[in-house]
Amino acid sequence: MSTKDQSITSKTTNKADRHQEKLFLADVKAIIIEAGLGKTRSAILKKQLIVYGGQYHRSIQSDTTHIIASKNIKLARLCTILKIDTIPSNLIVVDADWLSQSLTKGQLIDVGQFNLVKRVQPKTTSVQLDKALTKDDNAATLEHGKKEQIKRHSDASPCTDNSDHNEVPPASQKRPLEEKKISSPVWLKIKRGRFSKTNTKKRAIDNSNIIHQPLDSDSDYVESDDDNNANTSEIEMVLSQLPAKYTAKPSSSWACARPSSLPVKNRNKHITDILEILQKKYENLGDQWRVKGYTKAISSIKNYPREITTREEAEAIPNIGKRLADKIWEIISCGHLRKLDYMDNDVQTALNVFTKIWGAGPATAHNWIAQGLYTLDDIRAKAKLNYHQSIGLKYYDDFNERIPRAEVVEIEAVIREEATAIEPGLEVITCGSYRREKPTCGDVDILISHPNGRSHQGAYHKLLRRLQAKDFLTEILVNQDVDIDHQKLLGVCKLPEEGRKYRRLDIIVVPYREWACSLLYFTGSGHFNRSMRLLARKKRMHLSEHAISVGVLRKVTACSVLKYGNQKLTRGTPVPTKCEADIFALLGLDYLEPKDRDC
DNA sequence: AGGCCAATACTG
DNA sequence: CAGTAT
DNA sequence: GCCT
Repeated sequence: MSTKDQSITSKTTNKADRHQEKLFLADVKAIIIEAGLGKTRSAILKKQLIVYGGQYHRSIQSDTTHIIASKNIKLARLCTILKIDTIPSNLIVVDADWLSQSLTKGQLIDVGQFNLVKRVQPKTTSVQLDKALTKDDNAATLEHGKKEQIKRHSDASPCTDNSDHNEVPPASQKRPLEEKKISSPVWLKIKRGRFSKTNTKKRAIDNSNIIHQPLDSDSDYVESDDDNNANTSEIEMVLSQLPAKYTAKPSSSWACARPSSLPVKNRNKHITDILEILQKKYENLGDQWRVKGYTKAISSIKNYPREITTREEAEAIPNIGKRLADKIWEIISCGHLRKLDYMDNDVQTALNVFTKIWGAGPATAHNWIAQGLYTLDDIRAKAKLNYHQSIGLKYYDDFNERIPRAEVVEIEAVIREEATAIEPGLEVITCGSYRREKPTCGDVDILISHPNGRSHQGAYHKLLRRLQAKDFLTEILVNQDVDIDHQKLLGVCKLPEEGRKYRRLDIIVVPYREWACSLLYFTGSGHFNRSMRLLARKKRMHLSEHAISVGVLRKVTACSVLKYGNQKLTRGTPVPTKCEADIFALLGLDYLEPKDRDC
């Protein structure tokens, strides 16, 4: 087989694996019967089905593979709903639990025991569907002991005769690996405790499956082999004081709980291009929340594995609601969005240009346009600029150009050299997208501290003076000197050689006790940080660039009794952290490498 | 209907 | 204070 | 914008 089709071919690199696991429902093209499942559940299943690469069909199509239904539904009812007399022999009617459990597990599980229509002979019109489940023990299997598991495994399900040919469409017989994984009992690997920081995705997934198990009796968890270090004992001590509900492992619906996925080829560029124009418009309007909505939607579409062809398909994608689905449908069917015609393109263009000036946002840009300014030359000639904006304009082209990693390395080297000359033990680390291993960066974020907890003091000002003295630091936009322990520079630097570009440089000095939280924060991504802070809040903790605290109480907002508002009542107790892994552990998350935080 | 991260500093 | 930025 |  050709090697180019990686999405199907089983590759063995970590990333390819992850990618593949993500789309483990790729061979499932299913109808979901709402009756008996309820609106909510069927909606969830539908969304999840699509998220993991499956296709949702509203009615039976030539390539439909599964009918997913409640185990209690009667065959007659099913046929009525589907407007057919018999179930076509190429279709598998399967209990919705099959999908649910596959989703929990992150991989396709054996369809056997969930098969609702045994295909002894094709037209068993009278078969009582639920009969298939008389065995009782189906849904509970995960909770039961291993012997039960093994037994079930060997004695196979009632319909073993045809189970292999009806479990997944012949289209792709090539997934022996799921079978493999299934047959090797998961619980053998369970042993390790909930804080084992597994590095391989595979183990992470296994763990996530296991987490439902009552973790009472497993007190014998082994102290995981060092890996990311962590003063595990201290962190666990803190955790042990917390109510169980706050120590549970967050689901993968949290962006901070799963590694950022490989970039997938965007098969819906015709859609995202237009949505991005709209998003830009709202950005220029300063409508941050709508922009956020678009961001999530566009990201979902870009990660969607197929070309979107129907409105329903679009609406089933997470973060796409009715209104975006309508827009998408218009794009699909007309190849065009009328709304765009109503936009004043000259204004939009000018706004886009102006807001790329560092220090100018939507409000400023609108002001300028109101004054009849439309081009950068207009701005240069007539606009009134504050200091930030004048620098932003002066280096407009340079600032809007990405910085190659190699150059970031050079810039970092300059700073490290000067810092080390001031105080040998200073730690100098470049965060931001550089640390997340992006090929290019928008700016350079450098974090500085000293392990002894005090020698960072005073270094900042000396460092600035030295960098200025060698004409490396050319402009200072913001010089934030909070206290003896905290300084921040937003500035501009340029390497000495002729022809080098001016680059945005941030330098942050923090006390070492804040090292972990600072590192986490300045590494980002922004979305990752938001997700993690929100999670912290849900767990009654509080995460900032300074510290993570437990036992934070917030005021309950008027209308949502169960949700926490953002007004703090008590500040909580900061937990000492020595590395990023400590923070992940406190939040019940598997550790993620910086490159996996790129969401 | 209201949340969607948090906290702070600078400019004018 | 509003606006911008990190 | 979307989601709860």
